[in-house]
Amino acid sequence: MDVRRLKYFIVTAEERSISRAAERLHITQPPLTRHIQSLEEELGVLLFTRTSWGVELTQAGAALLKHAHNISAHIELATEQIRRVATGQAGRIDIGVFGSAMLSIIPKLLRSFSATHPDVKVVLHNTPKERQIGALHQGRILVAFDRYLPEFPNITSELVYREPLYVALNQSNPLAQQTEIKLDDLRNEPLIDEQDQSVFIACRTLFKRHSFEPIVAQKAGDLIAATIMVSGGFGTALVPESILNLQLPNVVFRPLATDVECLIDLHCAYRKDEDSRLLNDMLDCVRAYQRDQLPPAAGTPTAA
Amino acid sequence: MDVRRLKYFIVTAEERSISRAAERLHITQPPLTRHIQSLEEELGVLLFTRTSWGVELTQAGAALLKHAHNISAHIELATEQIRRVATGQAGRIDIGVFGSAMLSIIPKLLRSFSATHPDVKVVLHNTPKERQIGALHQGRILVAFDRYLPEFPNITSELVYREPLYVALNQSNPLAQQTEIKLDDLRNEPLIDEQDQSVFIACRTLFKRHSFEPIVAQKAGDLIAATIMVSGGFGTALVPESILNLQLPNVVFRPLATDVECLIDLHCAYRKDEDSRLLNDMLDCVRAYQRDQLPPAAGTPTAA
DNA sequence: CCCGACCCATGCTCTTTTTGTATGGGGTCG
DNA sequence: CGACCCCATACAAAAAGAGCATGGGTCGGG
Repeated sequence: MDVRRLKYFIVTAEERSISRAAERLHITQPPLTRHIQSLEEELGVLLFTRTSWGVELTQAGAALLKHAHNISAHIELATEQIRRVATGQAGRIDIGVFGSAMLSIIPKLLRSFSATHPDVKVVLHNTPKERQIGALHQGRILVAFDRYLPEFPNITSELVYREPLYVALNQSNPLAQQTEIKLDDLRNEPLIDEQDQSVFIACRTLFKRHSFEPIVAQKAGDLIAATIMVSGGFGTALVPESILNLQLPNVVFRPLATDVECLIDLHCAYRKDEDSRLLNDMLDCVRAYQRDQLPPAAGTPTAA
Repeated sequence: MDVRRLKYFIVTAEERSISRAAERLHITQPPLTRHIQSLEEELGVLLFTRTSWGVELTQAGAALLKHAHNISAHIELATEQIRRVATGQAGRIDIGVFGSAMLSIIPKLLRSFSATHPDVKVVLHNTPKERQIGALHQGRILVAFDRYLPEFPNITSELVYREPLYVALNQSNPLAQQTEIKLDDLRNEPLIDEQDQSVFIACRTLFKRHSFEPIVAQKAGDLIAATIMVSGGFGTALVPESILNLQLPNVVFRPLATDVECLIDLHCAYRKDEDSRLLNDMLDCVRAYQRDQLPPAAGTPTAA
């Protein structure tokens, strides 16, 4: 059954006349007559009784009319929704994040994205970095937020956010008495590294300049885990400012005082060949955030 | 949007391959490719991403797939119901009745009709005889049940039921003491006639034979109204047996003893040119009723 | 590294469907 | 009784659909 025929039928039923309906439909009367005939033939049912002044619905025709309105509305609703999905006004966006990145500006970013895309379901996937790259390639996620990102084929990334470093100390550590920590203070301090070494990579220039050789006491899966280990007394950790959102027992945070600026980055990564509307909208969000928030965030940290 | 295209799309989405889908659809691959293309063009939306091993749904395509199943099911449901309406298995039947005819076998008849047509809504219209004829002509009712029916153009009728006559007497009437009433007993009795004179017409042979001239004291709209007037003491009425179903205060019913059989008929009337399935089914019901009930009813009345 | 297998897209032709024009039969109204 | 309006049909032109042949691309195996 053709939906166009259904519409022809609806108009004919409304006009109670094939000629008038044809006029309204901007076709001539004979084709419409045959459309009605073939619809009747297809259903094996007489839809109209032909009178001298026009046509009149049979009971079966009246039954079809009821359904026809619903079906037609159903289809229009569907096409509308599909268009919305295609233009990124509705649907779903899958985002990869990992560990401390989540504590960073992601919540704010997603909130501003959701504000302009109320019908898009946002799905966060908390996955290690390497698997995010795979997921990006396979299209299981559209964009990934990570700190340090090496080069991958067909993947590009842009800087979202930079934040200063803090030292996470166990309360019992004598250094906790200081208001800020210098790199030299950490020379004999057992440090907790994490899997991706985002911090150490970010600090490599600083470390080199000071000939600083970190004493790695423990390895943690991510920076949140590292901070939990600090809480447990396993050592000290260098963490980005956003970790300060964590409230853990026996952990104090002190700014890392450095002679050269040392910031840790957050990037977002996506496939070069992906140009879906949803991705572009998300990147627009990120860039708007960069414009609005990056300069002050880099200069004067807002969190305490 | 053509529903055939929707089915093509569904199969393609299921097979994740245009070639395989084409095979399943018993067409070759190029036409299917173009169907998908024109569907995409019509919606202004990319439905599949083409890969080296086949095709994969986009988000918009997935959205369409969900709706497509519903729409397709909706249409099949509708066609099924329309066919049921057309074959008289569902829909609605409008029936005209008037006054005492309703008290007759109509309830039984409708019950047996409903038993075989559970999805047909039965609508009873209580309308005077003349308006029933108009309603029949206009198709507002499909069949009418009436007692005496003169000839009308394009209308035919058949006998449904015959029943004996009773005399409805007010309790205070001396004749109420008799177990049965003879026609001669009514010679000086004020009688209540009704609009259509169904009873007087049914009795005209009997009246003539006995040179009986009824004394018409009152006129009532129908036989039920006549019986109510008997209850009010306005006179005596000749009524068909089915009126005995009425329980009215101060009214007693006595059989009318006659030397020749005198029965009053119930007919059903319908348009000669109407041959809808519903009408024929209803007539089948009536005829089955005639076969089963008419002989005993005519010979030995069952009601007391 | 190339070759065959498989995928989708496209150009071309033939068939089927759909459309418009012209016309006819039947009913209604002045 | 003739003008008028309705629906149905015949016929030709236009459009859409289906199949065949073919091309570009990717993936695996020799």
